[in-house]
Amino acid sequence: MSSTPQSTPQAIRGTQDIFGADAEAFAHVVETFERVRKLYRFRRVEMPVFEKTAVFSRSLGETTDVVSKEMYSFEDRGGDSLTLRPEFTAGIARAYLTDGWQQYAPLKVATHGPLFRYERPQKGRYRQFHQIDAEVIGAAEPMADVELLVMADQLLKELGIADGVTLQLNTLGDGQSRDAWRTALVEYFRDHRASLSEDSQDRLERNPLRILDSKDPRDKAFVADAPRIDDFLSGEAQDFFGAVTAGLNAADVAWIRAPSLVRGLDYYRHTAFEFVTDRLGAQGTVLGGGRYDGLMEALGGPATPAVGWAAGIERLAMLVGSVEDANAQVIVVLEDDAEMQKAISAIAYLRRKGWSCELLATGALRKRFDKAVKKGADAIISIKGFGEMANVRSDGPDRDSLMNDFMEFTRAYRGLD
RNA sequence: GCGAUCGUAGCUCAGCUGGUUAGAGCGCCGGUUUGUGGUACCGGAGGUCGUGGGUUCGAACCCCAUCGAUCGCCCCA
Repeated sequence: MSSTPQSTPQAIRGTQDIFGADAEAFAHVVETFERVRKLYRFRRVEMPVFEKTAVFSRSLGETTDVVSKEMYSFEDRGGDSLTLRPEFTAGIARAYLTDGWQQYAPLKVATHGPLFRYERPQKGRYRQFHQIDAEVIGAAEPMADVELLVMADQLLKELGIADGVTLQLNTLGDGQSRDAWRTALVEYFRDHRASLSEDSQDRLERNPLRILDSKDPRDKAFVADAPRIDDFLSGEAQDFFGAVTAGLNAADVAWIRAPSLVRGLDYYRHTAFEFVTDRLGAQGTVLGGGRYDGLMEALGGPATPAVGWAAGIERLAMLVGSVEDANAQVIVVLEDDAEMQKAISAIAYLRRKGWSCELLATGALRKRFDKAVKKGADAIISIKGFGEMANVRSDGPDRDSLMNDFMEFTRAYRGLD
């Protein structure tokens, strides 16, 4: 937009001002999440929006781009490096260690709020975005993975968006399995190095697992025949994954195996999953997570198994579609400005009785009723002058109880006169 | 960081191959009609055509730059 002479400061790139139907959809997602999370007995936590940079940099390892370029980091007045949280997990893990939450293990927690990543905005990606998040800390059993996945599945179903969405599931195995697989992948791709895309040749050094979900057709040809994790899984890892899939089947949650689904960070073990849609352009992941048994040690704590997921509220809201603002139950129209006090008294009374209520008292007298009709309301009460009290028009099912309440009001109002 | 597309009233947009005082719908404000009513009509306010430069007798329209938006690549915790 323009910068006028008296230029208004612009919003920060990648932030959003959410309003109207979008804001209603956003709230709907959060409300649904809150309801479902209670069904699964996850406890609510509220976390700081910023932490010492080390909380994130140590949990992420030295993943070059992510830490150096994609975090909102700054120095506070004391010279400490702080970072706006780019994810929930690291902060929750930190709190688990610093706040003695180990006494509650296994701990099931859920939260939601804003996160910050310094990225170029595009569809479904913002610099300040919002997620819902669920974590189970201190549970090594596959049952924990299953419970999280069943909860995610129920959430998507209750949001009414499960149709276009599929659960892609993979295992990264335990530490040894993962390392062996990784080594095999590097060897395999190194043999085809010259045929890979430039990006993937680069990835071969930095983050070889990522070659598996490259979008470049040159890479895809080789991905199909790449070594599969299944050939490297230990017996225990196989059993673990088997228990997860058996649990999903028992809970009647549909899933498909996605052998190329990976996590870039080293602390991920075993289960990795994403709920994916093809309805959001390039940003198809709607909810994702996995088991991060290695994270707590990276933060200096005792080895602690944990698993969790997070989902972008904006993306979920886009799938939900527009949720229009609900109509007022009652609109009170003032058709004689001399009766302003009566109108104010009326809406105050009705609101205390629990009616959602709006007052129309500005603009041309004759157009106020029409405006009320246009706005839409279950009932319209016009306040008139000349001793006439009011006129109520309602077709709604609540007509009788509204009439009762309004009659009570008029009696009380006359009593005050 | 890279690429593509786009940028005209509060909102959605029109403006033909550059040609005189830049338009519509919605919204807002006021009036007429109706007169217990989701009607119709009239009028008004509101734009240095994102910004800066250039080409031209003349630019919203062409060129360059810049800012912003959208979508994609990289990255994706």
